[in-house]
Amino acid sequence: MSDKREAKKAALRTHLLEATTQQICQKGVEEIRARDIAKHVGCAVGSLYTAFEDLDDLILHVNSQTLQKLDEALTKGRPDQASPQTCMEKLACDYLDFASTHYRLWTALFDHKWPEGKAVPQWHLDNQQKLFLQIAGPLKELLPKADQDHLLLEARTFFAAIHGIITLSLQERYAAVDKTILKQQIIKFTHLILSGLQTQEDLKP
Amino acid sequence: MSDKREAKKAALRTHLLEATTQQICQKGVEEIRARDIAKHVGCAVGSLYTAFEDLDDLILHVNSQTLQKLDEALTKGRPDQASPQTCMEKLACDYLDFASTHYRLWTALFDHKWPEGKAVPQWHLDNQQKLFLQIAGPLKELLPKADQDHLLLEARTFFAAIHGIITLSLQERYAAVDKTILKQQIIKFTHLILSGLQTQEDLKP
DNA sequence: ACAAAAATTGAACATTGTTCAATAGAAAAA
DNA sequence: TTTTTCTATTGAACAATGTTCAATTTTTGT
Repeated sequence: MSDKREAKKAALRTHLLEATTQQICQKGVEEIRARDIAKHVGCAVGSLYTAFEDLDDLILHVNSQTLQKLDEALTKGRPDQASPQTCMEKLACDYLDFASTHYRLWTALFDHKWPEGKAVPQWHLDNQQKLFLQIAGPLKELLPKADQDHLLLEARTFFAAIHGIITLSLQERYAAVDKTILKQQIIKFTHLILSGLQTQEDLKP
Repeated sequence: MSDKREAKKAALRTHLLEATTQQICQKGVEEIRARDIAKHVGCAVGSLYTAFEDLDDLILHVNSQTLQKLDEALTKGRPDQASPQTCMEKLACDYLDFASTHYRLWTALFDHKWPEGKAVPQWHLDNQQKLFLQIAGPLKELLPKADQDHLLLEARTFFAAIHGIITLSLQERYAAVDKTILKQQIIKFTHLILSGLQTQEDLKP
């Protein structure tokens, strides 16, 4: 039975992912060490390289899991039959909640630098794209005349702006902004963007 | 004469900073190596540690110079006797120009992670603060009723949003957004934020 | 039970940042 | 100028890292 082998390899991969996730949560992605992960899993360093291409590959897999968790969190929070404005506001707030609750996993998404030469695997790009699609959904109702490309562009811009604000606020090591104040800012800013988009839309022929 | 000594040390520091700047421009901040810098300067590795505390300190000095260059670029571009809206738009566009012209130096500002335990030196925090003050200037005219704290908060939010948009667009390794389109987006977004701010201001007592 | 195949191991290697005893150089004293 | 003292510079040595691969152990098929 070759099933046993596959099961073992799958278990190893799972344990490596779990240990890495746990270590990122505890110390941050910059502090991930191959020997450290191996020790936590109870295997030799070399085994890590039989389950994943290298450390970057392992971390990328953790990051992809994080993207999926984020996607689930946003999907779970999505209100039924709410106005697109309410949906967008909820998305922004849920993003903030996820970022502050899983801070180190979340920063790992952006702090981990993929080797410049290598192409990012398609399955990871797909996981990123899913995020923008979540935003493009309600946006489509607000901009019925926009085509899919333009919708995705606006979704990316919206995400980037909110992301920028959250990043700057959460990374402050000295004057950390209070989370309820930050949430109010995010909500205010979301409304601001949406009303701006709406105005532009109304002006169209 | 102890002047000769001081001059030599100052020259060494300058050369180290120049070499590091050049290497960051060429390969990015992640690729900075102590031995490599020393070889470019023509000194021993150890000398680097007599001029700067460590590699992080050296890179932080380069980053602070970059912040100063950015501040100069924004100051130089500042129009006389223009509306605050025009000023903000110009700031955002000049920021985009700086980021795309000095891409690797600019990303080093955010990619270089300062050791978690150590406090960031005050002179570097001051250089950061100067940026927000540049934005707070025109913002003060738009929000005459706001106090300095609130102005700085709004300035930070404005910066963070624009920064987020520029970061996401410039880092795209696959579908790089055309710069003129990006500039249009930035301008549109700036107007959007400003009109939103104005509306909120008008509603106040 | 045995042999072939595969998986696992961890010592070994190449590269890092950083240190520090030894050397070279500059300043002061004779 | 010569000698002595202090300082600056050097680069071999160290510890920590990611990664590899010959040797070993485990699993599979008969």
